[in-house]
Amino acid sequence: MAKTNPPFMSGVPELLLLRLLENREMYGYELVRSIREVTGEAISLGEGVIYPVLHSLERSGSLKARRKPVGGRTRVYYSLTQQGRGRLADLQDDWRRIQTGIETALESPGHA
Amino acid sequence: MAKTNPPFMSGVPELLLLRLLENREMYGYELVRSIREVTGEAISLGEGVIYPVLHSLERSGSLKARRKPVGGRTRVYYSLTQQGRGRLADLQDDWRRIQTGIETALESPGHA
DNA sequence: TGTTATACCTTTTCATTCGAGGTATGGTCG
DNA sequence: CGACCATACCTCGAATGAAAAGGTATAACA
Repeated sequence: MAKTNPPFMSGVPELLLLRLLENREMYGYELVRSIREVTGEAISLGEGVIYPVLHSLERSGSLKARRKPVGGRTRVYYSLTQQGRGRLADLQDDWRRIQTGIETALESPGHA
Repeated sequence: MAKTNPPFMSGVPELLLLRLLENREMYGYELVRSIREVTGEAISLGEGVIYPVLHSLERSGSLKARRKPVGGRTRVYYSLTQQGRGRLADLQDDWRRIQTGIETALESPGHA
């Protein structure tokens, strides 16, 4: 189970990763921290979520990875491919659609 | 998974059902149609989604059901319990939190 | 009479999130 | 020096739950 972020999280890790990588290449551990920041602490995703999603996005061609040694340690930097940009655009559209639909429903009449 | 409504749908069926039943009691088949309407056609949920969720919400005490014969047919009307109202409030809070977080992320700098 | 709309339901599939765990290095502090 | 924490990568297993497809039966309509 998991009572941390709960519902409404499907597709969200993928969307946020792609969005962050739209600006510049970043590495996994960094992305984990960034997600907390850019969402205003509203969303926190563990490494157990991030790494598998990164790997799957790389496999599907949305991201490309590049290993880069930094001070004895090795970081894996990810960047968006052209396909990744398309995927991001699609996900953003999906998100807007769902978001608008729900907003409409929540705000609709009968509201006491 | 399933490529119809795809991402961003987790928790959404439950939220919409509770929201609709906040106004008045309704039956399953009616709810299926209503969801399309109140979301401005943005979200469409089949009976295979709706019925199981209704049953689970009843089991967990958020809804109560009442069988009502209508012109030879029998409809099962659902209405919100007090607990269901609490659950709806919680889900709405969750939704606002996630929604705001994502909006913040999508709108943040580096937007070309 | 047959087809469509209403109305309920279940079973199976399968993607995905999450927590928990695991490895290894670098830096800091007493 | 030894302990400890932060960094940095990773995998596995469990649980969740949305969706499709299929199933029954009655009413209405042409």
